Amino acid sequence: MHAYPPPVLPASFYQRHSLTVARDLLGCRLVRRLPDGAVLSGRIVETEAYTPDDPSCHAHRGESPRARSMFQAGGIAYVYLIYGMYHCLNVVTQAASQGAAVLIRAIEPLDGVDRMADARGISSVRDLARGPGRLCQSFQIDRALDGTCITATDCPLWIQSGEPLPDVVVAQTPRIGINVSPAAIAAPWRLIVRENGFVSGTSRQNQGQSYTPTPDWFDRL
DNA sequence: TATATGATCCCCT
DNA sequence: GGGGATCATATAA
Repeated sequence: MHAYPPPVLPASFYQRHSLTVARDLLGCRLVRRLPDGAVLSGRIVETEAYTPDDPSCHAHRGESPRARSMFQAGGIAYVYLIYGMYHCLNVVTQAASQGAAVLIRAIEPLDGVDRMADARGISSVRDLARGPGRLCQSFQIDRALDGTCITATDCPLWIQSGEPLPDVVVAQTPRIGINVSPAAIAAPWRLIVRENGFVSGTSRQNQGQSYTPTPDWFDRL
């Protein structure tokens, strides 16, 4: 049982440690209003946490034109282009000037499935948003949304709270595509909903440990 | 200015 | 499970 309509996650939700935000975003609903008014949404099933002391974090080497949004206070979007062809959606976390974010890697499509399929040029619902590049293509997210507010329903993008997920449903694994330092490679900062078919990665990559919110997470890097 | 690389995806085998 | 597409960005010279 939860309040209806589900509350939009406020800035205070994002202005916490990236790992905590990444964990709590699972099960929440990502909502996108397109320029023509159409609404898309999906349940977040996969996230990754990035913090400034992590060498794989885009903010690690200080502020840059690409990652400047990460240095704003939590509660806005950070969108960047990767491999010259795909976009990735992050939510900025923690306090201003820190440089932290959570990458949203996959959602389970809910509203606007047909529009997502049109944008992707495919029909398989499972493949619409299984991976960060696919998600952005389905939701029509690009650099135009970088730095935009995500804490109100008059924003182009926002997130609504969902049914809280118990820890047993959440697994933690190493992040995908990280190749900088042994510590960054090993850090289990990718969070997924267990046995959810809309999570990206191979079955091997999804063999994670049970989620254990121990304090030593915060000192892994 | 020049070069290497990447928080990826898709198609091929 | 391996390689190509494709280019903004970072870093070096």
